Amino acid sequence: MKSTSLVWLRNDLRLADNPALSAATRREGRTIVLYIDETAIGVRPPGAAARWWLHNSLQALEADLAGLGIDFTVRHGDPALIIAEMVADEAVSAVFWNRRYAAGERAVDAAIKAALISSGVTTESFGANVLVEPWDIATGQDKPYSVFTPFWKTLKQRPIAQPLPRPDAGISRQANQVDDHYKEPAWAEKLSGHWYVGEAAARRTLADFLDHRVDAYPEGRDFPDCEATSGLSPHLRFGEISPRQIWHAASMVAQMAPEKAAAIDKFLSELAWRDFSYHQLYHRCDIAREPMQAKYATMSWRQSADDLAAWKSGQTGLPIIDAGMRELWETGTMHNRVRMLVASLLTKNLLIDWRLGEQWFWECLVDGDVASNPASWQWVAGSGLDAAPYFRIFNPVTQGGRFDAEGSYVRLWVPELAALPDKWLHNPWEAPAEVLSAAGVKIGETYPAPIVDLKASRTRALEAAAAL
DNA sequence: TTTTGAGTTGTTCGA
DNA sequence: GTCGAACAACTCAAA
Repeated sequence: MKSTSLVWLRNDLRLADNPALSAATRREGRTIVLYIDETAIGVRPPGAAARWWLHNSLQALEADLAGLGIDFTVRHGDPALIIAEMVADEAVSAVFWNRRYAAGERAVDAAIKAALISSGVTTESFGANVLVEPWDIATGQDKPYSVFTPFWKTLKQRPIAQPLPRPDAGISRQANQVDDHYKEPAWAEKLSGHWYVGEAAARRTLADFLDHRVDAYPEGRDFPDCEATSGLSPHLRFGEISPRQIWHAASMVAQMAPEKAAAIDKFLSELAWRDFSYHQLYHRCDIAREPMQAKYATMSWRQSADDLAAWKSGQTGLPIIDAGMRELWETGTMHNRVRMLVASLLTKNLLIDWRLGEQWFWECLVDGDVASNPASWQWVAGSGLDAAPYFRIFNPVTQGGRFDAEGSYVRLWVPELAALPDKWLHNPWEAPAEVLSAAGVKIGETYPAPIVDLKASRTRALEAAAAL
């Protein structure tokens, strides 16, 4: 029997720049690609919105692999058992994958690798999903960086590996098995109106961004009604595109068009934040559970199911907060600026544990990422690395005036306030009665009164942080 | 080993 | 309305 190579894909659902897939297709014999809907302990299952994305991404991948004549299988269960079974059934002689970085994930992978080696199966794992492997970058004292700027300066000096091309066609073709464990969530229809999923869409998004939008990125990225951000985050989340591909494509544009270089540098620094988060995930213990600054372990978070529910459902009475939370629910994403605002409101004004916000984002975001999501929540909450100083508490009214001055973002997502003039759009509870009635707004009826006093809660947050 | 400069994204207050 | 200072001190990273 000919030898068979098995590629286990996880968060690397692409053909190009996929070292595991390239390694398999270089070998003599058949290549099988496997995705496992994992039930392993220590591997965080995707949230509901991400699961929708995943399903569509797997379908796109299946079509792409079929074009190469490579068999693709999706299974559900314990990866150790499934891989052992496939190795036995398909006469697999080599197994390849690209690395992942959470402690639980590494434990699963290490155990599987050990079992494969002991049964004489070749295995190899590759770096493919970060720019620089976490163990390949350290401070002069050989410690992991905990401040972003020196991390970024060092990263920039590094040669980033050139992306690999798509592999050549395989040699066999069988009927692929689709993902039949997937159940369409109720919100699938609305999510599907907002996104194109898959490797081809990821490449188009990158090209469009670099061609048309990156110039406006440094200025425009803070304005939630501007389409100035790249839109790449869910593609990166599932590895439909690799950070190295982005790095080199962007660097090429910077070389050809020097006037774009500064904007591209800013964009790539944001990509480096993703690596910074992955390096935290690798070096620190469970960043979705444990505060990275130990003193935050003693923080006395408020318990309020009502406040949490109002925040989740976009009914806080604070327009830009509600706009963001409703955008999240409708589209599976939220503009970065607004993510900071809603996270600051939850963790500072409402003094609710960042983990609860992190979990809600994980459930609702199509780009909910095992590294970026917890690292960023900790950053806002103050317990993260290079975190916001405790006195940095966003005021949703001030921020609304600054970044949504004409109100188009709030009017889109909070239509019950659409008729209010700009002046009162971000603080309707302070508007004169005649302005409210002219706009058809009744605070407490058509739109909630604010669930928290911004000034008093700011003081409370400052005191709670100072007490640490 | 010690020193030094610096650190993603803010708000408020008072002059 | 505009502007600078205060909000704290700490830790990091490199010289």
